[in-house]
Amino acid sequence: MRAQRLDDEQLDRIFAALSDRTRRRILLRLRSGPATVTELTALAGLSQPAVSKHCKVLEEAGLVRPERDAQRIHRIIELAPLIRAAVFVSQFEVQVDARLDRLEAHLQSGTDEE
Amino acid sequence: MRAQRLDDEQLDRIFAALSDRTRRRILLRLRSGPATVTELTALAGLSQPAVSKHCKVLEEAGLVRPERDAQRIHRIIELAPLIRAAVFVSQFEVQVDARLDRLEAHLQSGTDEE
DNA sequence: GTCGTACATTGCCAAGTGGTTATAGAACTG
DNA sequence: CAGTTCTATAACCACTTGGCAATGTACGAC
Repeated sequence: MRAQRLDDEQLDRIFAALSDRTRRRILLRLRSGPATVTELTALAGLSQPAVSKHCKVLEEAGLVRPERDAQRIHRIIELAPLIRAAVFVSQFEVQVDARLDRLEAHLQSGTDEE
Repeated sequence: MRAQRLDDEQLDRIFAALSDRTRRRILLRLRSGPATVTELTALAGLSQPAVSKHCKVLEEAGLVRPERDAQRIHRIIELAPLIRAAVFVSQFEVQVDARLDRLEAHLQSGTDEE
Protein backbone atom coordinates (compact mmCIF):
# COMPACT_ATOMS: atom_id res chain seq x y z
CA MET A 1 0.00 0.00 0.00
CA ARG A 2 1.42 3.34 -1.11
CA ALA A 3 0.01 5.34 1.79
CA GLN A 4 2.00 3.28 4.24
CA ARG A 5 5.19 4.25 2.45
CA LEU A 6 4.50 7.94 2.90
CA ASP A 7 3.63 7.33 6.51
CA ASP A 8 6.91 5.54 7.04
CA GLU A 9 8.87 8.33 5.40
CA GLN A 10 7.18 10.89 7.61
CA LEU A 11 7.88 8.93 10.77
CA ASP A 12 11.46 8.38 9.60
CA ARG A 13 11.96 12.12 9.38
CA ILE A 14 10.08 12.92 12.57
CA PHE A 15 11.95 10.48 14.77
CA ALA A 16 15.25 11.29 13.09
CA ALA A 17 14.64 14.96 13.79
CA LEU A 18 13.90 14.17 17.43
CA SER A 19 17.02 12.03 17.77
CA ASP A 20 19.32 15.02 18.14
CA ARG A 21 19.51 16.79 21.47
CA THR A 22 20.17 20.19 19.92
CA ARG A 23 17.00 19.88 17.90
CA ARG A 24 15.07 18.72 20.96
CA ARG A 25 16.33 21.76 22.86
CA ILE A 26 15.23 23.98 20.01
CA LEU A 27 11.75 22.47 20.06
CA LEU A 28 11.52 22.85 23.83
CA ARG A 29 12.52 26.47 23.44
CA LEU A 30 9.89 27.03 20.78
CA ARG A 31 7.17 25.97 23.19
CA SER A 32 7.40 29.42 24.70
CA GLY A 33 7.03 31.18 21.37
CA PRO A 34 8.73 31.74 17.99
CA ALA A 35 12.45 32.38 17.82
CA THR A 36 14.98 33.45 15.21
CA VAL A 37 18.05 31.49 14.18
CA THR A 38 20.18 34.08 15.95
CA GLU A 39 18.35 33.50 19.21
CA LEU A 40 18.54 29.74 18.80
CA THR A 41 22.26 29.99 18.02
CA ALA A 42 22.88 31.58 21.40
CA LEU A 43 20.87 28.82 23.04
CA ALA A 44 22.62 26.00 21.23
CA GLY A 45 26.19 27.18 21.64
CA LEU A 46 26.95 26.21 18.06
CA SER A 47 27.75 28.13 14.91
CA GLN A 48 24.94 29.87 13.10
CA PRO A 49 25.13 27.62 10.03
CA ALA A 50 24.87 24.57 12.26
CA VAL A 51 21.65 25.92 13.74
CA SER A 52 20.33 26.78 10.29
CA LYS A 53 20.92 23.18 9.31
CA HIS A 54 19.08 21.91 12.36
CA CYS A 55 16.18 24.19 11.54
CA LYS A 56 16.07 22.79 8.04
CA VAL A 57 15.89 19.25 9.38
CA LEU A 58 13.08 20.24 11.72
CA GLU A 59 11.33 21.97 8.84
CA GLU A 60 11.55 18.94 6.58
CA ALA A 61 10.05 16.86 9.37
CA GLY A 62 7.22 19.39 9.59
CA LEU A 63 8.08 20.16 13.18
CA VAL A 64 8.77 23.80 12.50
CA ARG A 65 7.47 26.48 10.15
CA PRO A 66 9.34 29.64 9.10
CA GLU A 67 7.66 33.02 9.11
CA ARG A 68 9.36 36.12 7.78
CA ASP A 69 9.20 39.35 9.71
CA ALA A 70 11.27 41.84 7.73
CA GLN A 71 14.86 40.59 7.76
CA ARG A 72 14.17 38.16 10.59
CA ILE A 73 12.73 34.71 10.13
CA HIS A 74 10.88 33.31 13.11
CA ARG A 75 10.55 29.56 13.58
CA ILE A 76 7.22 28.41 14.87
CA ILE A 77 6.64 24.96 16.30
CA GLU A 78 4.16 22.65 14.61
CA LEU A 79 2.48 20.01 16.72
CA ALA A 80 1.15 17.70 14.02
CA PRO A 81 4.32 15.59 13.69
CA LEU A 82 4.52 15.28 17.45
CA ILE A 83 1.00 13.92 17.40
CA ARG A 84 2.04 11.42 14.73
CA ALA A 85 4.92 10.33 16.95
CA ALA A 86 2.63 10.08 19.96
CA VAL A 87 0.16 8.02 17.98
CA PHE A 88 2.90 5.63 16.94
CA VAL A 89 4.04 5.17 20.51
CA SER A 90 0.46 4.77 21.68
CA GLN A 91 0.24 1.60 19.59
CA PHE A 92 2.23 -0.03 22.33
CA GLU A 93 -0.40 0.87 24.88
CA VAL A 94 2.04 2.94 26.80
CA GLN A 95 -0.05 5.22 28.91
CA VAL A 96 1.78 8.11 30.44
CA ASP A 97 0.38 9.36 33.69
CA ALA A 98 -0.49 12.99 33.15
CA ARG A 99 0.83 13.99 36.55
CA LEU A 100 4.11 12.21 35.90
CA ASP A 101 4.23 14.09 32.60
CA ARG A 102 4.04 17.42 34.28
CA LEU A 103 6.60 16.43 36.85
CA GLU A 104 9.14 15.29 34.28
CA ALA A 105 8.38 18.27 32.09
CA HIS A 106 9.06 20.52 35.00
CA LEU A 107 12.32 18.78 35.81
CA GLN A 108 13.47 18.95 32.21
CA SER A 109 12.59 22.61 31.71
CA GLY A 110 14.28 23.32 35.02
CA THR A 111 17.57 21.89 33.77
CA ASP A 112 17.07 23.28 30.31
CA GLU A 113 19.77 25.90 30.39
CA GLU A 114 22.61 23.50 31.16
CA MET B 1 23.84 18.78 35.37
CA ARG B 2 25.21 15.33 34.69
CA ALA B 3 21.85 13.55 34.90
CA GLN B 4 20.57 15.62 32.02
CA ARG B 5 23.41 14.37 29.88
CA LEU B 6 22.47 10.77 30.46
CA ASP B 7 18.87 11.60 29.77
CA ASP B 8 19.85 13.19 26.48
CA GLU B 9 21.95 10.23 25.48
CA GLN B 10 19.09 7.88 26.22
CA LEU B 11 16.62 9.94 24.20
CA ASP B 12 19.18 10.19 21.40
CA ARG B 13 19.33 6.42 21.18
CA ILE B 14 15.61 5.89 21.63
CA PHE B 15 14.53 8.30 18.92
CA ALA B 16 17.35 7.20 16.63
CA ALA B 17 16.22 3.60 17.05
CA LEU B 18 12.66 4.61 16.22
CA SER B 19 13.75 6.54 13.14
CA ASP B 20 14.16 3.41 11.01
CA ARG B 21 11.08 1.79 9.55
CA THR B 22 12.54 -1.70 9.73
CA ARG B 23 13.11 -1.27 13.44
CA ARG B 24 9.62 0.13 13.89
CA ARG B 25 8.19 -2.88 12.11
CA ILE B 26 10.20 -5.16 14.37
CA LEU B 27 8.83 -3.42 17.44
CA LEU B 28 5.28 -3.62 16.14
CA ARG B 29 5.79 -7.31 15.53
CA LEU B 30 7.10 -7.82 19.04
CA ARG B 31 3.89 -6.48 20.49
CA SER B 32 2.36 -9.88 19.80
CA GLY B 33 5.14 -11.75 21.59
CA PRO B 34 8.86 -12.55 21.46
CA ALA B 35 10.50 -13.44 18.17
CA THR B 36 13.83 -14.79 16.97
CA VAL B 37 16.15 -13.10 14.51
CA THR B 38 15.23 -15.74 11.97
CA GLU B 39 11.55 -14.87 12.27
CA LEU B 40 12.26 -11.17 12.10
CA THR B 41 14.47 -11.70 9.05
CA ALA B 42 11.55 -13.20 7.16
CA LEU B 43 9.40 -10.27 8.21
CA ALA B 44 11.94 -7.62 7.22
CA GLY B 45 12.97 -9.04 3.87
CA LEU B 46 16.61 -8.24 4.61
CA SER B 47 19.70 -10.30 5.23
CA GLN B 48 20.11 -11.95 8.62
CA PRO B 49 23.11 -9.81 9.58
CA ALA B 50 21.14 -6.68 8.79
CA VAL B 51 18.39 -7.77 11.16
CA SER B 52 20.95 -8.68 13.82
CA LYS B 53 22.31 -5.16 13.54
CA HIS B 54 18.86 -3.67 13.91
CA CYS B 55 18.28 -5.78 16.98
CA LYS B 56 21.51 -4.53 18.45
CA VAL B 57 20.46 -0.93 17.92
CA LEU B 58 17.11 -1.65 19.57
CA GLU B 59 18.90 -3.37 22.42
CA GLU B 60 21.26 -0.45 23.01
CA ALA B 61 18.25 1.83 23.14
CA GLY B 62 16.75 -0.51 25.73
CA LEU B 63 13.75 -1.17 23.52
CA VAL B 64 14.41 -4.87 23.32
CA ARG B 65 15.85 -7.54 25.59
CA PRO B 66 17.36 -10.86 24.46
CA GLU B 67 16.46 -14.13 26.15
CA ARG B 68 18.17 -17.37 25.28
CA ASP B 69 16.14 -20.51 24.78
CA ALA B 70 18.63 -23.22 23.83
CA GLN B 71 20.15 -22.17 20.53
CA ARG B 72 17.46 -19.64 19.86
CA ILE B 73 17.47 -16.10 21.18
CA HIS B 74 14.10 -14.47 21.57
CA ARG B 75 13.77 -10.69 21.51
CA ILE B 76 11.32 -9.26 23.96
CA ILE B 77 10.00 -5.73 23.75
CA GLU B 78 10.70 -3.33 26.62
CA LEU B 79 8.27 -0.50 27.16
CA ALA B 80 10.35 1.77 29.38
CA PRO B 81 12.08 3.65 26.53
CA LEU B 82 8.75 4.10 24.79
CA ILE B 83 7.46 5.69 27.95
CA ARG B 84 10.48 8.01 27.99
CA ALA B 85 9.71 8.99 24.41
CA ALA B 86 6.04 9.52 25.25
CA VAL B 87 7.00 11.66 28.24
CA PHE B 88 9.22 13.82 26.06
CA VAL B 89 6.45 14.34 23.53
CA SER B 90 3.96 15.04 26.30
CA GLN B 91 5.97 18.11 27.23
CA PHE B 92 4.40 19.75 24.22
CA GLU B 93 0.96 19.13 25.63
CA VAL B 94 0.06 16.99 22.72
CA GLN B 95 -2.84 14.95 23.91
CA VAL B 96 -3.71 12.02 21.76
CA ASP B 97 -7.32 11.03 21.89
CA ALA B 98 -7.37 7.44 23.10
CA ARG B 99 -10.06 6.48 20.61
CA LEU B 100 -8.11 8.02 17.75
CA ASP B 101 -5.12 6.04 19.00
CA ARG B 102 -6.90 2.78 18.69
CA LEU B 103 -8.24 3.69 15.29
CA GLU B 104 -4.83 4.58 13.88
CA ALA B 105 -3.23 1.61 15.57
CA HIS B 106 -5.80 -0.61 13.96
CA LEU B 107 -5.24 0.92 10.53
CA GLN B 108 -1.48 0.61 10.85
CA SER B 109 -1.53 -2.99 12.01
CA GLY B 110 -3.98 -3.70 9.19
CA THR B 111 -1.51 -2.47 6.58
CA ASP B 112 1.43 -3.93 8.42
CA GLU B 113 2.31 -6.56 5.90
CA GLU B 114 2.83 -3.89 3.24
C1' DG C 1 33.46 -36.16 17.88
C1' DT C 2 30.67 -34.21 13.34
C1' DC C 3 26.87 -32.04 11.29
C1' DG C 4 23.35 -28.58 11.07
C1' DT C 5 20.99 -24.57 12.75
C1' DA C 6 20.76 -19.97 14.80
C1' DC C 7 22.94 -15.96 15.52
C1' DA C 8 26.82 -12.60 15.90
C1' DT C 9 30.82 -10.46 14.08
C1' DT C 10 33.88 -8.77 10.54
C1' DG C 11 35.09 -6.25 6.53
C1' DC C 12 33.60 -3.57 3.00
C1' DC C 13 31.03 0.18 0.58
C1' DA C 14 27.86 4.12 -0.56
C1' DA C 15 25.29 7.47 1.54
C1' DG C 16 24.02 10.39 5.28
C1' DT C 17 25.04 13.43 9.50
C1' DG C 18 26.85 17.08 12.29
C1' DG C 19 30.17 20.14 12.78
C1' DT C 20 33.25 23.86 10.90
C1' DT C 21 34.73 28.26 8.00
C1' DA C 22 33.92 31.11 4.16
C1' DT C 23 30.78 33.14 1.11
C1' DA C 24 26.45 34.78 -0.74
C1' DG C 25 21.96 36.84 -0.52
C1' DA C 26 18.14 39.54 1.49
C1' DA C 27 16.41 43.29 3.99
C1' DC C 28 16.66 47.33 6.91
C1' DT C 29 19.60 51.81 8.13
C1' DG C 30 21.88 55.99 7.32
C1' DC D 1 24.29 54.50 -2.64
C1' DA D 2 27.29 51.89 1.26
C1' DG D 3 27.14 49.51 5.40
C1' DT D 4 25.07 46.34 8.79
C1' DT D 5 22.40 42.53 10.24
C1' DC D 6 20.21 38.13 9.68
C1' DT D 7 20.11 33.94 7.42
C1' DA D 8 21.16 30.51 3.90
C1' DT D 9 24.34 28.00 1.07
C1' DA D 10 28.72 25.92 -0.32
C1' DA D 11 32.72 23.27 0.47
C1' DC D 12 34.99 20.41 3.34
C1' DC D 13 35.90 17.03 7.11
C1' DA D 14 35.36 13.08 10.44
C1' DC D 15 32.12 9.99 11.79
C1' DT D 16 27.98 7.13 11.53
C1' DT D 17 24.54 4.28 9.22
C1' DG D 18 22.42 0.66 6.65
C1' DG D 19 23.10 -2.59 3.52
C1' DC D 20 25.75 -6.77 1.78
C1' DA D 21 28.71 -11.33 1.66
C1' DA D 22 31.77 -14.03 4.24
C1' DT D 23 33.22 -15.92 8.39
C1' DG D 24 33.04 -17.17 13.27
C1' DT D 25 30.67 -18.95 17.34
C1' DA D 26 27.38 -21.37 20.21
C1' DC D 27 24.23 -24.87 20.82
C1' DG D 28 21.61 -29.22 20.05
C1' DA D 29 21.27 -33.58 17.43
C1' DC D 30 23.28 -37.63 15.82
